[in-house]
Parts: sequence; structure tokens; C-alpha cells
Amino acid sequence: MAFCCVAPEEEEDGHERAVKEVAEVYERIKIQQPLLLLHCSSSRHQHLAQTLLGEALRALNVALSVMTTTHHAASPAAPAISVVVKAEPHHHHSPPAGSAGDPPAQTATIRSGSNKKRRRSTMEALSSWAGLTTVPYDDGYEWRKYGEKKINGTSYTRSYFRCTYKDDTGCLATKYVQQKDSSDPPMFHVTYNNKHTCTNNNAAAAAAAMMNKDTIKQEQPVLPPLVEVSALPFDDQTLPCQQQAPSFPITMQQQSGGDIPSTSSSSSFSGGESCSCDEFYSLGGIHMDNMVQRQMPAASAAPADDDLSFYDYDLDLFLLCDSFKDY
DNA sequence: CGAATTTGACCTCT
DNA sequence: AGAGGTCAAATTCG
Repeated sequence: MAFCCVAPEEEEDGHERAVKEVAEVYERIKIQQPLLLLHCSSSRHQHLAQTLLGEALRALNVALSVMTTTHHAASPAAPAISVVVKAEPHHHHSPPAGSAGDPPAQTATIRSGSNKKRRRSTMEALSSWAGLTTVPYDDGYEWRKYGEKKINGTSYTRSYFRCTYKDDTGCLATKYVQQKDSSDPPMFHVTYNNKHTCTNNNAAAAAAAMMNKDTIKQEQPVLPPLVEVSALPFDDQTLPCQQQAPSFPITMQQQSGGDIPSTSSSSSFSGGESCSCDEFYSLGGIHMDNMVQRQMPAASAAPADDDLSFYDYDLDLFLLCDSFKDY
């Protein structure tokens, strides 16, 4: 993805083409990822494939973010790509500082005497991410809706989701989804709080779920939703380097505008042991380098050379295909 | 019938 | 006191 100097109109054109192309590749990888995983003959293969695909998806998402951020800054009306930014949590809404594996201290702390509700304390500082997307539900995790509320100054209700596995695993991940407008497709502001600690990363299951739920039913993949980074209320000056895009996988079938459907989404991007969305949640901000460093050992430790070539071949083939059938 | 969602009440923070 | 977040009973769905 080169940004070169061309005449403004050509640049405009070329840029749009580039964005479109990257978006399409993103879609293809994302959609066909489960199939590739299913074809893996071992968990190691699966792991590597997932790592590579995850890296690719993330890189593409970042690229799109950068492209749209730099290009559309001056043209608000122009479409931009869905991005996610590290949210400097609006006021105090960043959840507790428990990292993965931490006991749900806050839940324990909270109710003195009565089993009553509590509000997140300002002391509690966990990771928080926010972003705009047209497809706020398909983010690789399963969520259960636990509330909905009309928020002051907004035209639409905000929906509250928590990890489906909260009860089983004590996973504290939550997210809020708020529709921003009634455009077509409608834009949603999604805020994630807390890391997933449920690690329900059964890659095969995830892949299978994907096959069943997303891929097959997905008749027409949607291009990454378009968004203006600068529209985010969390105006982080360090962008775009912090746009590591927990990448809402952006292919969920378009919801009809208006209501926020209360669906849970099944795994698509997250899966695997090394590339869950958790990695992207902030914890003060994990940056690309960290990701690469973290994942390289896993990748290099896994398969032998011939295995790698297998993947090279497979992935190439995979990427060249336009559909499952082709593949 | 169990699981998921809805919705009004309740709690905490500002 | 108002706003935002969560709980949990009631309702709906598969």
C-alpha cells in the first residue's frame, strides 16, 4: 500500500481504489478464515494459520484506518473505513484494573451487605476501547445483552452487553452499543470495557461456528463500515499509531436501521490462543511491535519448514480464491 | 423447558 | 437530583 505523489484527482481515485482493494482483501480473509482453519491438520497448523490470518486482518485494518484518517480528514462527507481507537474512556468509564486472570475483585468488592448494583468507580481503571462501526455485534465474542437505556442527548438507546461466559468464567468483558445516526447503514458507537478472561478459544469450535453462522449465511459480505476517526469522542492525538483495531470484524449482516438488535455474535476473529481480541485491548496500549514480538515465537516455534511452505501455498491459494467454492 | 432478551427498578457517582 | 450502569423478574424465543 504505497502512498505516492500523484495529481489530486488521480490520487483521489487511486486512493479510493486502494481502500476498496484493501477492504475487499480484508473481507475475503475474514470470511474464509474459518475454512482455512478447518483445513488445518493439527492444532499447531491451526495456531499458525490463525496467527497469520489475525496478523493480516489486523494489518489491513490498521492500514485502512491510516488511509482513511489521513485522506478523509478534510472531507467529512467522504466515506471512511471502520476503525477502532483506544478510547480514553469517557470520563470514568474505564473499568477495573484487573488484568486477565485477575479475580473479579470488583464484583466481590462491591456489594456491601446487599446484593445490589454498583457503579464503576473512578478508581477502577481497566482497558477500554471505542469505535464506530456499522456492525457492532460481530466482534468475535459472544455477548449477552443485559440492559438498554436511553442516554441523555442521544436519539437512540444504548445497549449493554456482557460476555456470555461471565457466569462460567467470571469474564468481565462488557461492551456498550449505541446507535449514532439513522444513516444507511446506521452507525454505531461501540465501547468495550475489560479484557475477556473467558478464553473460550476453541479455534475449531469458533471456526465451525463461523462456518455455520456467519460465512454460510453471509450472502453478500459488507465492506468495512465507513467511519470518521475524528468523529470519535475520544480524540486521541496519538492516532493513528494507536489504532490497532481490535477490529470489529466487519462482515456481519447488515442490521436494518433503527433498533439495536440484541444478538450475540459468534467467534470469527478472536479465536485461537494467540490472537484473541484481548490482545488488542489496551492495558495501557499494546502496540504493533509488541504484538509482533509476542507472536513471532509462537509462529516460529510451531511448524517445520515444510509446514510453512504448506501454509504459504495454502494461504496463497486461499487468497486467490473468490469464494469457498473456488477454494 | 431452558436460554436469551426486555424492561423497570435500583445503585452509585457527579 | 440526575445520569449512567447493572440487576433481576417477566417475557419471549427456539
